[in-house]
Amino acid sequence: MARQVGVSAITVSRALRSPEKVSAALRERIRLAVAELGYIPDAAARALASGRTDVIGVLIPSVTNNVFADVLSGIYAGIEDAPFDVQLGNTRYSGLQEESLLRVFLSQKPAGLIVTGIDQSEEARALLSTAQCPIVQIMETDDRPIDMMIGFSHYAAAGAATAHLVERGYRKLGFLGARMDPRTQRRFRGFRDTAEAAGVFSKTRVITTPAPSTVTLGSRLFADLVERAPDIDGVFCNNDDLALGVLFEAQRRRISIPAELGLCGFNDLEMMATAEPSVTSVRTFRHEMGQRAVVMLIEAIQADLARSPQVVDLGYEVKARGSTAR
Amino acid sequence: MARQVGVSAITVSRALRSPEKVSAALRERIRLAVAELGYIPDAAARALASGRTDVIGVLIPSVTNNVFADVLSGIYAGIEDAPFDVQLGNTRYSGLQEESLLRVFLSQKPAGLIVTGIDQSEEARALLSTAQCPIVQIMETDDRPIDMMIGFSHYAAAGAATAHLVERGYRKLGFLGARMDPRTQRRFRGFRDTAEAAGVFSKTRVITTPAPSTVTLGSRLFADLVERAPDIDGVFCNNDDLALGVLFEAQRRRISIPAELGLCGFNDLEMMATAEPSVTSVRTFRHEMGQRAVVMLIEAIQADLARSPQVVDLGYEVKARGSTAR
DNA sequence: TTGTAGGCGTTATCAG
DNA sequence: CTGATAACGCCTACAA
Repeated sequence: MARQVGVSAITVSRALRSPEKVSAALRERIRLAVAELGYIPDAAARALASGRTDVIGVLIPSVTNNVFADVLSGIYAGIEDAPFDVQLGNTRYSGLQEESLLRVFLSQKPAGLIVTGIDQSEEARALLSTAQCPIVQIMETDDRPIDMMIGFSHYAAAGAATAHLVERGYRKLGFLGARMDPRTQRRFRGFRDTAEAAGVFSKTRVITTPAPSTVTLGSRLFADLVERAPDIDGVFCNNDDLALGVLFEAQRRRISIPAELGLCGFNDLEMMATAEPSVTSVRTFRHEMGQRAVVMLIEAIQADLARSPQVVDLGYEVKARGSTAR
Repeated sequence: MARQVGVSAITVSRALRSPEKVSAALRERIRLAVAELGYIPDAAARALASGRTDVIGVLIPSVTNNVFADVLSGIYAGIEDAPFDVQLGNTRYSGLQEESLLRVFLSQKPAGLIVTGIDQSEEARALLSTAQCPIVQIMETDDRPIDMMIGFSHYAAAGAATAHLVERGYRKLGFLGARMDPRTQRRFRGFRDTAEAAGVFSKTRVITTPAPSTVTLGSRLFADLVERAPDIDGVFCNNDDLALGVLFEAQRRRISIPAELGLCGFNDLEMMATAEPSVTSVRTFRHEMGQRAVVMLIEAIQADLARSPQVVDLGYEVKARGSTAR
C-alpha cells in the first residue's frame, strides 16, 4: 500500500474519498504515489469495512434480445455519472438461473436490484424479500409489487393491437408466437380475448412454439399458417422479429401487404418504420423504462428507503403504419 | 451468522464449500439452519480473506449491438457451469469509459478479463499490464497481444467482400459506413485497398457518418449515395443494419437487387438469409469467439498462467446470396 | 472431522 | 487535519 510513500495510513483513504478533508500538500504527495504505484483500492476490503457497495444488480432474461438491449441502454443512461456500477445477470429465461444469480447478487450486498417481470418463483420472491435494498421490477405492471415496479400491461397492449387490426377490417386474424414465456402468454391472451369479443378468433389460426424468436422463424411460422388457414387476412406477431419474417415470406409468396394481409408486430423496433412497406407495431417505452427504473432505484437508495411500494405504468402506443393501411 | 445454530464456526464455511469434508450429521444441521435463516455468505469477506474472486470481467463497447449480443451469448455458453460470474462493462465506444471501468474491475481482483479490440489507450494498456490475471482481447487479431487474443481481420474480411462484388461484375462500388470506430475504419481500408487494386474505387461513392448504425440510417445513406452517384451498381455496407436499410430503400426506389445493384453487408445477422432477396454478407464467428475466449481464459486461470500469449484467428466467410447473384 | 489463531485491506470511531 | 485502534466476515494454516 501507499503507506510507504509519505508517513500516512488511513489518510490515503480519506485523500481518495474526500480530498477536501486532507491538506493540499499531503493530497498531492498521495496523488503522485498512487499514480506511480498504480495503486487501486481493494473493492472487497472496502465493501467489508464499510458494509456497503455501489453495485446495482440487473437481472434480465436475455442479452441477445433487442428489447432488453434498449432497456439496458436506458439503465446506463439513467446511471449517468451516479456513483454506481451496474452488474448484469442473464437468467436465460430460467427460474433456476434467476435464483442462483439472485444469490450471487445478494452475497454482494448490492445497493439496489432491478429484476425483470413478475413471474419470479416462490424461492426467488423469498430471496428478494430478504434483500436489504430497494428493488425495481421492470417490464410489466400488476398489483403485487415486491417493492417498486415500472412497465406496462402486455395483455392490454396486445388487445389494443388486435383491436386495431379489427378496426381496419381484417377478420381472419392469426397469431404467431415464439418463446412463449409468461409475458408472451399474456400477450396471447390479450389477442385472444379481444379477437373473441370481436368474433374473429379461431384456434386454427394460432401457431406458437417454444423456440426463440428469429426473423427466419417468422417466415416459417407464417408459411405454416398460410397452409393451415389459406383464408387468413391478418396476423398479429408476438414481436417484431417474427413480423419481419412474415413480411419477407409474404413478399416471396406475392401476398400483398396490406391489401391481402394486415400485419402487426410488437415492440416497435427501429427497423419497422423503415421496412417496405412499413410495419405496424406496438411501441413500448423500453429506454425510458430502464432509465426511470434506475432513477427510482437511486432515489430510494439515497433516501435510504428500503421499501417504498409504487407502480408506474408507462403504457404503450399502437403505431399504425403501411402494413395495416387499407 | 449461523454459528448460533449448531456449535460451529468455520465448519459452516467448509460445509458450504466442500461438503464432503464435513460429517453428514453436521452438514444436514447446517443446511437446515442456512435455509431457515436465509443465510448468504458475504462475497466481500470471502474475497478479502481468500485473495481471489470468481469474477470474469467483460468489457464491450455496446449493449445495443447484435454483434456483441452474440459474443455475449457465446461467453455465457462458454462459462456454462464453471464457477465464475461474468461482470459486464459497457464502454460505449469511449476510451475514458473503458479506463474507468477497467479501474472498477481491477479493484475487484477479477479472475480474468475479456476486453474488446486492440485500440486501448496507453493508459488502458498500462492498467491491463498491471493486472494479475489472464486477459483475452476479442474481435480482432494483430501481432501485439496484451496476453491472449481471439478474433479475425476486419481488413481482410472487408477486402474479401469487396473482391466478391468485383468478381460478380459490379464496377461502380460504393461504401456506406456508420459509427466509424477503429474496427469500422479497418473495414473501410479493406474495401478501399481492394477496390483500388481492381480499379473500381471512387471517393464520391463513399459515405460515412459517426452516427450509430440503424436500418433507417442505411436507407438514408443509400438515398444520399444514389443522388450523389446515380451510376452506382454495388454497395458494401459496414454492417447488416445498414444493408437492410439499403434493401428497403432500393425497394422503395424500384431499384432491382441484384440486377441493377449488388448489395453486401457485414456480420451475417440471422435475418440476412431470410430477407427477400436474401442478402450477401460476411459471416463472422461471434458466438464461437465469445465461447472460446472464456474457455481460453478459464484454462489460463486454472493453469495459473498469468500471461500466456497466443493469438487465435477465427477467420470469416463471405456468404454469397441473392443480393449479389447476377 | 472439527476447531483455534491470525490476518486479508479498508473504514468508523474516537483522540490528539 | 491527522492518526491509533478495532472491527467487517470469511479463509488459510495449523493443531487437536
